[in-house]
Amino acid sequence: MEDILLIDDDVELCSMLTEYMGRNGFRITAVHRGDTGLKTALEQPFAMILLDVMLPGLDGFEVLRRMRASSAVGVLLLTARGEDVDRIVGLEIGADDYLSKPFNPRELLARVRAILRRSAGSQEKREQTVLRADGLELNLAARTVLQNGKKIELTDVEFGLLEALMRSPGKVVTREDISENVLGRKFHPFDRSLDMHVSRLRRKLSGKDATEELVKTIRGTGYQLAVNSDPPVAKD
Amino acid sequence: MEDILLIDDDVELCSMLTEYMGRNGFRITAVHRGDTGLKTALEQPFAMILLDVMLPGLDGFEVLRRMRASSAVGVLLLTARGEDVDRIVGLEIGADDYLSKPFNPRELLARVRAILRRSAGSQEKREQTVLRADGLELNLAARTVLQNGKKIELTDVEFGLLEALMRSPGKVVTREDISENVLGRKFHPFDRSLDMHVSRLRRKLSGKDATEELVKTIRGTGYQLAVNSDPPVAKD
DNA sequence: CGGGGCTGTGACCATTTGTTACATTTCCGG
DNA sequence: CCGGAAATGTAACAAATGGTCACAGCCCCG
Repeated sequence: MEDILLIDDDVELCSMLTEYMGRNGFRITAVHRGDTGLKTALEQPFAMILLDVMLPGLDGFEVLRRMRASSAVGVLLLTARGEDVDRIVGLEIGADDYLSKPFNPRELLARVRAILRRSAGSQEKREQTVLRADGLELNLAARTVLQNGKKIELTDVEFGLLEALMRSPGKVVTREDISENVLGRKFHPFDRSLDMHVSRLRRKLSGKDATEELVKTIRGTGYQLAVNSDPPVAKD
Repeated sequence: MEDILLIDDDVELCSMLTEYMGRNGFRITAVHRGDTGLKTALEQPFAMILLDVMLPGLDGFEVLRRMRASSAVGVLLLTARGEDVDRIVGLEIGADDYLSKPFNPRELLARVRAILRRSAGSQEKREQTVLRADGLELNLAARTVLQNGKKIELTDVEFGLLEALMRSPGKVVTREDISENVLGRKFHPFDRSLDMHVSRLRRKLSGKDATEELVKTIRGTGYQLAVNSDPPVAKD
């Protein structure tokens, strides 16, 4: 049984989640203020923390930021609907994932499990749940992709390909690596399927103005995600 | 011992922090203007950067924004007291954390360590991504080349060739080295393809006034990027 | 069984890269 | 100075590589 700290001022929601998560093997400790939440988090150990952004006492960002000064515990941020900025800032200061309210409890459960699975090893070296680069945001737990805040539908291979590229943004990934990690087979020089997947991925990513190719070809070697700059400022 | 760049116009504060951080295992390089700070940050690698928002020359946001165009180094923003807007804007454009002045040095230390800890986890990245020499700017992460601010289209081999030359500007790079690093094969004395690539690269670089050849031939040895300008920056 | 989406293959084309041939430059010994 | 050999520059062509279209096989779901 794992302990989870829930910091949210919505008492209804808290009791609902306590009940639901309880039935699924988690013990919830609920706190309704930012300041007391931070205190609780620092005083006793939790497997992870669910943190609302809008909070009395101290807002969620502050709580997360102060917590991060001394702890690497997994944090899932609960944001108000459509708060793109919140999401970005949250991830920037070290949240592992986020979920927009209102959400489906089943989805929360899945995300929580994903984060715990990823942090299962050592706390220090836990893997990222969300990869961000350029205007792209790739959520490994939810297996979703956002480009400038807009959702993009990718097939499994395309997702894996993009993941491989985003794991080392701005660096060349060889065809061999991609073939082995994404397609699960040795690369054969006459295999054109990789090219096809890249082609399809590019088409889905280019949606907007085709100013500059995001996925660059390094002839004779492989591909590279071009990291241009400018973190996405998605608004809407 | 980790190197940290401090960009702040408050000389008092700088010397205080240099001393304090020094005692805690960090070497501080202090710069007091936004523009020179940006330049320094782009020229030499730092483990992270402490950046004041109110700065002469170029304000902190602008420095951060331009820095992010070519580097993923950790940045902690120092903001005036109670500037909520600053903090959000800063995080949005890619700061890793912020601290309101006046602050407790101990708190700064804790935050610096937290950022370093976080960036240590996510691979070794954070290395130099932009090479500059003469009027050339070669961005390895974006895989783009600018000559005097104007974009130039290079093929992959040309790009690699230019990269090899720019990695040691003003020094001779042997044909052997180029062949192995760029073409990925041992150099054979009758292989003329290198000459061809140099020829093509020169044509693309000479665009305007062919006053002086940028890529010089060192007969019997190799090639060399002529260095005419861009002396290392004096820090202030 | 039929439809739809995903993946892989072959064909065709554009671009990049390598090769060959010849021009030009540099070096060096008469 | 001169001639010639060696090294380099470059035009023209050939080969390799990758992008993409069209289609075929597959799998899942009804």
